[in-house]
Amino acid sequence: MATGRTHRPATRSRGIPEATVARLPLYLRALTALSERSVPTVSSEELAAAAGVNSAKLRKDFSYLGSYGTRGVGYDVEYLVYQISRELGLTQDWPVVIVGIGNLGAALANYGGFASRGFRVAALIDADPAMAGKPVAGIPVQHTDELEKIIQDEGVSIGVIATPAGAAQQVCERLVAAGVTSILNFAPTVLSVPDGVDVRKVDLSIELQILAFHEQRKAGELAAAGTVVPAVAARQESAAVRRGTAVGQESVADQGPDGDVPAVMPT
Amino acid sequence: MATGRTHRPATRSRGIPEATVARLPLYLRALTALSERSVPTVSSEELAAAAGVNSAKLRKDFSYLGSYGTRGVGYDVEYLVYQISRELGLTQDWPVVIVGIGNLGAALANYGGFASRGFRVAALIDADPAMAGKPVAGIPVQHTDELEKIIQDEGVSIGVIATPAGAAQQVCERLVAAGVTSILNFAPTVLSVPDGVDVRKVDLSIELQILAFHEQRKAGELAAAGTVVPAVAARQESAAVRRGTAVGQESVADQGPDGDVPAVMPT
DNA sequence: ATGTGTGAAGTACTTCACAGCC
DNA sequence: GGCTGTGAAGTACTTCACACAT
Repeated sequence: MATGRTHRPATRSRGIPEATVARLPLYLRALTALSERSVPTVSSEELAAAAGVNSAKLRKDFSYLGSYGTRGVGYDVEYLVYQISRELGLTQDWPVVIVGIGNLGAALANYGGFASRGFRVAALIDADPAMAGKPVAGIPVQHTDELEKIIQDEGVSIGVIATPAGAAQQVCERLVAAGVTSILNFAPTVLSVPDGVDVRKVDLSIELQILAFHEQRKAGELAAAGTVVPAVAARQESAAVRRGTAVGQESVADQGPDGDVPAVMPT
Repeated sequence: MATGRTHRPATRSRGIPEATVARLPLYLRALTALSERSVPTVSSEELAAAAGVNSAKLRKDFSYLGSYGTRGVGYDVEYLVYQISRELGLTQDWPVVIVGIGNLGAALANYGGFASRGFRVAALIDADPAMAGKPVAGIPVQHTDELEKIIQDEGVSIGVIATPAGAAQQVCERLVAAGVTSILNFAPTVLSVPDGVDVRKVDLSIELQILAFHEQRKAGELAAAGTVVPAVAARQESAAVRRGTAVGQESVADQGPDGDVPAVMPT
């Protein structure tokens, strides 16, 4: 089943746009920070600023969840935190496995943001027998042979792949065969998965290349404008000038949420 | 519009859609793999499959760059590699600094994909004096005090922030003041930057939360269909409780580096 | 024949702007 | 008066489908 169109039966409330879903964690982080400061209510304007989006978008986003605000007043912080958490599925515990405990995998294991918000590192898995038993971030690394057993025993449905590119597809297939239905892929490879499995990728080199594209364009524009900037000169502030240009837009204006106690990342 | 005289030849990099720019690195990677296998030409269908997109989208994307294909034949691999590289600005060298050499920063420094493709780690910077001089990935770490000097001396325009969230905004401001105009942010914080500065973020916990959202939805659908998936069954039990309206106590606390998670929330 | 390049149609997302409730 | 919630308008992106070059 599920082949072809995933029509949504227009069942009213259950059609949250993907773009909205992607922003909910941002709002949640901003709200959590407010909550920690014991701020009771917040307006769409304030919250939007904290989350780095505009207020109309935020209100529209929230409208997909329901009417959780009060006109003339704003949103109750605690209540919203709860509603968004629930919507995101964070009121339950999600055991996660990390496969590939190299530099990156170890860094991820140590990343505190992991442990927070309902995610729990259930196991670290690596193909190197020499790694087996060694603790990383306090968790003993297990050999790939155990992969299927671990996933079943722990009821893992989310897997993180931090292996070299060459191993990623194979690891992915084993994860999926064992029951994982969501994958976060750090390997620079396109993974192919069966229908019903979600994959999200995090790719450093792609991000850098996108930045390089815009960087190059800026250099071109400056040159065309007769400005001489060896990338080291003073900053320019032609804020008003680039208003109507479609060029770089403020595309990259979105951002990670705001303050919230970090995790670890030593140093 | 008969002739292409008065009109924009489209063959210019005049406003390539952001979504297209974000896919160019993907195409480039697939093309590079083909190039290494000495494949001379490729069709939109084949290349699209390798990049994980559909062929119409790929052709549309390429049409923004110009007409680099041959009807009835396909695209010349080497030629396309060059054109895309040029478009992305990868034919020049981009010195990059990484600020925050903790687990993640070190992992990034060691990441090979960095060195390839025109990016060069010009310096590693950390606030911890004890780190100074220590080599990571063969590059000696320098103290934050040197930040401005390094950026100017090396002509750095791209900075990577891998510090704890609390330090990110400040580091960002120093980078920008020193001349950096593109930032890749790994810290879980919204950075605010002046106009003209691009920021892209990579946020593990946001990605996980998005996956959790879809995962929860799948669980709901399966339950509704009466289906039972083996690996999911174990977790299902605890998941079943979710519908309760226990507002008071959420597991969505904040980050506890580990150990104690404030039970009484939020704050 | 075959596969690109692209208008046109379709879909998704954003922003506007204002009615309605506090 | 202030601020939410939302139709309507606007913009960005995707997919279709086919003319046209080789």
